[in-house]
Amino acid sequence: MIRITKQTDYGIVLLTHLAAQAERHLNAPELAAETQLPLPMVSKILKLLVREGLLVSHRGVKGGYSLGRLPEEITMAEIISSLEGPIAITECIEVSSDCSHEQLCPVRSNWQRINEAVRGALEGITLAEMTGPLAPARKLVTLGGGKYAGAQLRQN
Amino acid sequence: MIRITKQTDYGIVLLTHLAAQAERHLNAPELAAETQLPLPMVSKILKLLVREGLLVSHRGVKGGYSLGRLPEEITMAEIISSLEGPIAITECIEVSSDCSHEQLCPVRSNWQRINEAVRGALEGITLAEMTGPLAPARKLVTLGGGKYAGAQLRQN
DNA sequence: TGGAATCTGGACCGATCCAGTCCTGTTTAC
DNA sequence: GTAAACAGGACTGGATCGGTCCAGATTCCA
Repeated sequence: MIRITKQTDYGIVLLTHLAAQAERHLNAPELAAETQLPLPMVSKILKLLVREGLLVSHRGVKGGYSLGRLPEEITMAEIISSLEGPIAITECIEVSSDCSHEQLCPVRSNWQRINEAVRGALEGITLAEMTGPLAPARKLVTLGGGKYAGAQLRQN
Repeated sequence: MIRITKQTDYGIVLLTHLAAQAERHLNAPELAAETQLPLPMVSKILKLLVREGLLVSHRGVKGGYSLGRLPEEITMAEIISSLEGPIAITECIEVSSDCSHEQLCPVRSNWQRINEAVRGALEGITLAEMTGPLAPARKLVTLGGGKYAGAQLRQN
């Protein structure tokens, strides 16, 4: 359903949580407790985010994590592509072009347009905006498992 | 990676193929041969598309499939949501709201914005456009498995 | 009227990927 | 030197996806 993984979902929650209180720097157990996500997952995701440069880690006894940049400078596109690779709807990814049917494939150039639109949408939203106050919003349907996952479009 | 399944990928190819020669109506073996996709998969996908109203089936000896509507009236959003459910990036789908942390989740309203942008992009492209001539386009990387999958953005 | 060709609907299976856990090692504060 | 915390893996169970197969219903045509 064109969806992100839970890992990314959680990652966004963690980043949002950190962005909302940028003065503190939190360690993994604290973040897990405050976001009510499982600690091992939180730990795993934080490591990934450090490796991608979105977070900075502080080792040692009073260690923890803080944002690598200002929330205004981090886009959703960046977060998502950090946690699950380049943003693209389809799977044409292997360079080996044994796609012997390219000439039959009238889809490519238009897919590119779609991919760009998606990417554009994600680049247009910063982490800072995600911490902003909620639209009062009607009661939103949510997934049991993915505690924090975003709102879903139900039309059609 | 925010991607569609191969089923949808194939489905788009099949629909595009049918749209490109709307005068004929093709049966499953013909479509499989002409698109070089495995027959059982083709058959399976065609059934789904009929059920969703995108295709019309003609049973019996000279049966086959043809488009249920004009290619100009079928959008990518429709095709994708037919084959894999509602278009949404995240998984908040269950109505059971045991998502006990809604108040901690500052993500929802913004996710909605993202979902809408994605959907908008997909609604803006019709099947008719997908049959149009290719931009001459540079050599595009493709996936071994997904013969037809679209172009991918490689930046970042 | 009967047989062949085709769609219909569903069950089924193996492979892959995801979510989540766990363990060992390294770094730092005190 | 010890404890607290991050780093970097390997590992596992389960869900989903890609793909196959089969029995039945429908229609054409001889």
